[in-house]
Amino acid sequence: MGEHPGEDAKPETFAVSVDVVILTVRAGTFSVLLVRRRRDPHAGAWALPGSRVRVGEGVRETARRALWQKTGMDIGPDDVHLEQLRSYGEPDRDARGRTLSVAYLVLLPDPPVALDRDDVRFWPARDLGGPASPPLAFDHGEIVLDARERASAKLEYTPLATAFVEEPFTLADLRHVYEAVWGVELDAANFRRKVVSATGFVEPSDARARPGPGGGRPARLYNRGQATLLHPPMLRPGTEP
Amino acid sequence: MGEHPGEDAKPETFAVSVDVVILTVRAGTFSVLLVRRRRDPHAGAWALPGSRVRVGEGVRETARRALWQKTGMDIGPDDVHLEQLRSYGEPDRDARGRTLSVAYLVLLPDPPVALDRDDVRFWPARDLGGPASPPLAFDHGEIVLDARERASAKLEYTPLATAFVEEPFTLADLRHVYEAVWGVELDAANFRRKVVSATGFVEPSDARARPGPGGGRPARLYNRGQATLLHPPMLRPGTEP
DNA sequence: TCAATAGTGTCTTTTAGACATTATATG
DNA sequence: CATATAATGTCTAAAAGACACTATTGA
Repeated sequence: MGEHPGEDAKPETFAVSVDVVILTVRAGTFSVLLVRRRRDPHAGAWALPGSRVRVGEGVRETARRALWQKTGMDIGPDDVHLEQLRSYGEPDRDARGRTLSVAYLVLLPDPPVALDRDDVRFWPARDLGGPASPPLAFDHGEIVLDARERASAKLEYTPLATAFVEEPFTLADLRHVYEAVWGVELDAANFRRKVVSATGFVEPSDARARPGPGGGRPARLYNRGQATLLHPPMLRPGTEP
Repeated sequence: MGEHPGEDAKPETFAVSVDVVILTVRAGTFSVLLVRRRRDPHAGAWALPGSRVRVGEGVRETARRALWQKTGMDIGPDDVHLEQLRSYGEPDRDARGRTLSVAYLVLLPDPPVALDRDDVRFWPARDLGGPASPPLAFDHGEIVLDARERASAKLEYTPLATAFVEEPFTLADLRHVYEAVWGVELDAANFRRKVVSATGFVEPSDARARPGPGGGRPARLYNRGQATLLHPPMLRPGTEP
């Protein structure tokens, strides 16, 4: 197969679309935004927000457009972390014809917008693919899985966790991100030491957060640092030592 | 722009191709395989081996086909590490029309094949993009850069370095991979301890390698382990402590 | 006052890095 | 024998983890 140029040796033409995996941490839960499909195929199933790439449009632009068109979030260029994940182009992934989807990863602070409409809502990332998962359209289950792994891994060696919190933030805010994404509990004291010793991870400010209703010492507020890589990395608690 | 569905709101149709970044370590140098283009555009410039995706063909299949068609290496499904890098689809990347290229990463032991033909050869990865670089076609300079970064990073937290050496291998072989890719020198004794203590990284065998011409104690031979992630990771010597 | 949360200090165990020492080959 | 390379051991410094203690708020 493929040895001789036969019937199938013709080059294919593709419809290219973008699917956006929007991740956030809301109420302590690592979550993915999905929209319910109205039309076939997979009508009624939940899908990643996405769109076809238009004439003259950059693929990254398409991702930004899908973000606000499908979710109602109007978001400036620098407000969110947007990075390409990878592409999915199996021949049979859409029965209507040959398509290739470029998946993008978006990391957001918990959006204040009232997003939980009937057909647009966040789902716990850990559930998707499991028994408590809603039906997912196309190969979007695989895409979400890849996105989760990418995000988990990048928390270790990049300052990406700060993309999940609004500025300025407390170190407790940041710790909650790690705990939600990794599904572990971290010692607050040791976490603090690692974060402040990693150069360029966070920038301390002089301001303090107001304590919660039960009181407590006011927490110092921080902003994102300039580092793109963490030295040393924030290592995930090991499964096997 | 993009606010109203106008002339540019039409969905685009793409020609999709695959470009393969073939990385190896030969003679202590981290290297990339490039082929010289015969045809315009960019005739005479050096490019990544690639091919259009055919009707009914999976994108990963296209990558495997490009690998042996353009380089003459005939390679079984499990002989090499092949993973998707990301896709490149800027509107103006090919003047002939709208194209999207899915880049794949291939890691190989130094191939015994006589590859250094006039129009197919390995180039030192560190040079590409710099002043000693040959002219590169399309956006292939950017792709090679991304590939280098991905490979460097994955050496830290995955056992991927073993993909660069033939089995069985010595720990010195493995160390040379890290040294070439990272461009550093590593202490042999400390390297050994970290490798053997990372569970599932390498499997010791009872066999020994034959010493070189100058003599020396025979080195134990190892095979690849089953781990997909390293605990703990092999941390790159830090730039800032 | 107490409860709650932030932040610091201290002790122990683990790991990293530098480097000496021993082991086993070639010539 | 000398030389080369592999493998182990040892010492020190740094980092991680457990956890006690202090600081500052709300009620």
